Amino acid sequence: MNAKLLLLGILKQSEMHGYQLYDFIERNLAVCTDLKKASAYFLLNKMEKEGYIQAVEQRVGNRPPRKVYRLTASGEQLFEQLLVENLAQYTPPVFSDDIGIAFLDQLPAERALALLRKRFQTMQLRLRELENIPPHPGATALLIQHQIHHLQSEIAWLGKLIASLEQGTSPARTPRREGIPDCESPS
Amino acid sequence: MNAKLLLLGILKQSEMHGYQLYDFIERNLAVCTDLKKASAYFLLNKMEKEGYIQAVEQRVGNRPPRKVYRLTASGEQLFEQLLVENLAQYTPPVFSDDIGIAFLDQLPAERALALLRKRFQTMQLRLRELENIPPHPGATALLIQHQIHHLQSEIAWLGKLIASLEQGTSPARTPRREGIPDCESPS
DNA sequence: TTTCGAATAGTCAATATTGAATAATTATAA
DNA sequence: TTATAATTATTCAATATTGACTATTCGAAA
Repeated sequence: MNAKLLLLGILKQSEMHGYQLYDFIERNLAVCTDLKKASAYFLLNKMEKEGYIQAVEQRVGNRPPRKVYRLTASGEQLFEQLLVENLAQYTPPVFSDDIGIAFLDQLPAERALALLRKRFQTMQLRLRELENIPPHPGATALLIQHQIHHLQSEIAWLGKLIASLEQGTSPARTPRREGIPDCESPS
Repeated sequence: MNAKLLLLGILKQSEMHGYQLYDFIERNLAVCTDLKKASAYFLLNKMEKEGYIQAVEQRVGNRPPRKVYRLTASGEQLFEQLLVENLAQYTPPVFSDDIGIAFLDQLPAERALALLRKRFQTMQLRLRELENIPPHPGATALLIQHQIHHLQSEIAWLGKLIASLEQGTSPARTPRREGIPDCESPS
């Protein structure tokens, strides 16, 4: 649903056609969505059928006609509803990179450490990239700041993990050995 | 691909049938994946076709037969490859909750603040929940700690945002007014 | 003025994901 | 004992997602 909120929110500020929307998201809002082009088109079609947006055909030169979308009244309503829901809620992220962490003990300690140090470097690199993004206007700056804040926190966490692995000791509060919990034998 | 890593990693530790796998993930590894039941079955079938795992039919009582999966040699190989890739890499998260933040200025300031305070409370609640999870064995504890670390960082960030909105001033380093960047008029 | 790469604009077949249904077995409480 | 709820186990139709392709126009270098 958040993708709908995104599209509606942008269209509310200014009407656009599909490619423009996609391009705008790519350039300014990539940090909060991974909507692909085809998905954007799919959702626009769907929301048009559902009556939240309406399209006007526009011809420029002798290019093929483009559909320029704008919000309808019920689209405005949906936008507000989705915005209110979004703001009040917290969605716990899924750290899929942690899947590897769960199987850390399947690799020789030195190998695992080397790989984690590489991850650490990748993160530092990205942090520098984010810090070097020229100041975006409006709320985008806020979103980038959020990414930076998060990344710093993640770097700190991974740093501690690496340090504790280097000590050969378990990381704080982790009892016993590494590895995922023992699996009960099949019933 | 991370879902494959997850399934292979668990199967490497002990052979299981589909439901067992799914149940195990739900109970212990929900913080690093959101794999649904049907997706788990789909992937198991696929990996069987691809030769990474092989199934043995098992009958218990007169229940319908179950397929118990185990890694093949090429499955072990794929597991290691995916693990190495995973550990060395960092995948920037997509904060879809930030979509709402980008449209904060579409709501009266007081309304927006009230909603963000609600989000803040939700996060505190979840933090307490995480802190009260009884100590899991093995690496799961580490993953939960990671969630806690992250959540604390997110709470701090949102706290600052709320404070700066309460001041009526722009949050640090955010220039000019709120809102997503101006959209160039269509070409 | 031709050509070649980039930008614009969109489509579609293939793939992936999931909510909901099915169905058997076992536990539980009435 | 006998409903009924919970657990075990899987399937499938409907939806959603995306990589790869098509096609036009524009800019600029040769």
